[in-house]
Amino acid sequence: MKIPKPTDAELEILQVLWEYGANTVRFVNEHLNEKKETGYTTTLKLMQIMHGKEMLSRDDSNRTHIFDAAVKEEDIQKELLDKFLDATFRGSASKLVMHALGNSQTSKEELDQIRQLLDQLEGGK
Amino acid sequence: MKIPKPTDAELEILQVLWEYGANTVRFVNEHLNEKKETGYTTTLKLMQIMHGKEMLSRDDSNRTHIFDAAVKEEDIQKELLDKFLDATFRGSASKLVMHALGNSQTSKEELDQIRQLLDQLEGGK
DNA sequence: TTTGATATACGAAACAATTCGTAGATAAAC
DNA sequence: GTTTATCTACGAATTGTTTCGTATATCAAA
Repeated sequence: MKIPKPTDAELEILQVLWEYGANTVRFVNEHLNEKKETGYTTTLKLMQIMHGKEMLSRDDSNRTHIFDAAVKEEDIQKELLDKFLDATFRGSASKLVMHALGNSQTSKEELDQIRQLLDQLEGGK
Repeated sequence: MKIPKPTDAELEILQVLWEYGANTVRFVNEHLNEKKETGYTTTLKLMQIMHGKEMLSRDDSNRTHIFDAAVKEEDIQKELLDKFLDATFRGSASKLVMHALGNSQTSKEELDQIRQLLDQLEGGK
């Protein structure tokens, strides 16, 4: 199966569906509007395009269609991360990781999780 | 000072200058061509635009101009990372970190560096 | 000093992503 | 049953990015 690469606007829509599950255009549009004014038909058009690309599934058995993400969050994240890592950090994962941890406030629990992963990775070296 | 956000093509040019230092359009173009065929004037135009945006400095005391990055690699990386983190991982740095480390092969030295950073971060909690 | 290679400048084409207006269908409210 | 609100469909405008063709200048080699 081939994974389509979402554009920025498409990704925003996916985020809403990943977070809240299958929903209407109106619901998605209203969520997007919390961050940035967007016309209803703009969101509609985008979701139609995404459906065309098989990025979204659509239940059109009722007048008001229900859309859902047809791609896995993790798959898309992995795909975008690969590209970003390469373009921005020339492939150096450790640099990216250091920046990411340096900038943001990450909880102790999350840091411990990362530490566990390090143990696991380093175990195999 | 305001940091301009480079586009994809602009970032590729910055990467060359960050890696090799101040250089000519031809040099940059030839490096870009290793990855992807690009016309000379395309690269030239882009670098002129970037100069206009004050993303690159230019020494035009000779016929062949010498360009250099006028923005710090770290600053741009931080800026792009923030945006990417938000757009793709809804701000969860730990998720991004786990993905990044999971996907790529990172050396033992790098992993140790990350571990040190963790110690440091966790020390303050 | 003519020819050829190589430089900059820059308008405009080509391409891609996003936004919006409008038409037409359906449902709900009156 | 007529009006009003809400839905989808979709063409087209807008905006942003990238690519390229062409004009013109400069330098070096013949």
